[in-house]
Amino acid sequence: MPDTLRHFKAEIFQALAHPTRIAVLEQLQNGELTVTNFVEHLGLEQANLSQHLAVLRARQIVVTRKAGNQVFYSLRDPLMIELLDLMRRYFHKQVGESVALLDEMERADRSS
Amino acid sequence: MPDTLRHFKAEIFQALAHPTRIAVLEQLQNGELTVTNFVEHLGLEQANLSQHLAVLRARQIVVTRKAGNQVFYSLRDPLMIELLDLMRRYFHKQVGESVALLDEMERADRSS
DNA sequence: GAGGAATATGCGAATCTTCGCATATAATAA
DNA sequence: TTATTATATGCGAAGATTCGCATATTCCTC
Repeated sequence: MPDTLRHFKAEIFQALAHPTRIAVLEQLQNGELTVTNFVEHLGLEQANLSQHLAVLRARQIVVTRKAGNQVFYSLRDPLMIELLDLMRRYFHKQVGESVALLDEMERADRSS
Repeated sequence: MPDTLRHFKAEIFQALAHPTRIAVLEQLQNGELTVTNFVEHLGLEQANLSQHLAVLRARQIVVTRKAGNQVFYSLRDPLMIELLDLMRRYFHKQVGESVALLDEMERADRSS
């Protein structure tokens, strides 16, 4: 695969690589929201949120719809939901494995 | 969701957010490889590759097996393959949509 | 049009990432 | 033991990201 393509993919992953932006995307799974909604739910500075939204916009992960005073954000592609879902599964599996490992170590420790 | 969990997910995405590391993971989909293999396939400095591999190791995305002189790398979890695959699909869809949009703009342009 | 609400942008400081280069470690071969 | 091959690590410079704070911009209401 040419490096340009990998570069594109890396940029998407990069856009997802921040807790705040993950929170934003998770909120968006249930439908569109305004910036104020995000601020209320996440308890962050409005300007900071706007900066994170700008990152997601630049990569076209979210799209906006302007209604009067407000801007509604939504996910551009439902595949993004699948991606987040897969990451959730990955996360749970990893945590599960770590716990199992700790259990095992403890058992070994007790029996020594 | 607590922020700690999002932080963990963000770290995984972060680890994927570099063309070289994506290339490494794509190579690993077919089985384990040594550092020298990567260097040959990707044409990069060995030290640089080792640094990228260290990032993937730190997040436990890859695991290693030492055999004499060499170190074999492999993916820890097959879910990672699914994740990359989903990103491939996402990528193709985005590119497709962009091309469609350009076509449309061109058509509109001609007819004006 | 003046004031207020919702959102975006500019800037500088602090922090993180990436690279190249030099060097360390570890296993093997001679 | 010395040399060689395979891999990892340390360091510093260049660049990117993130945050808080100040300030724009845009739309609405009076």
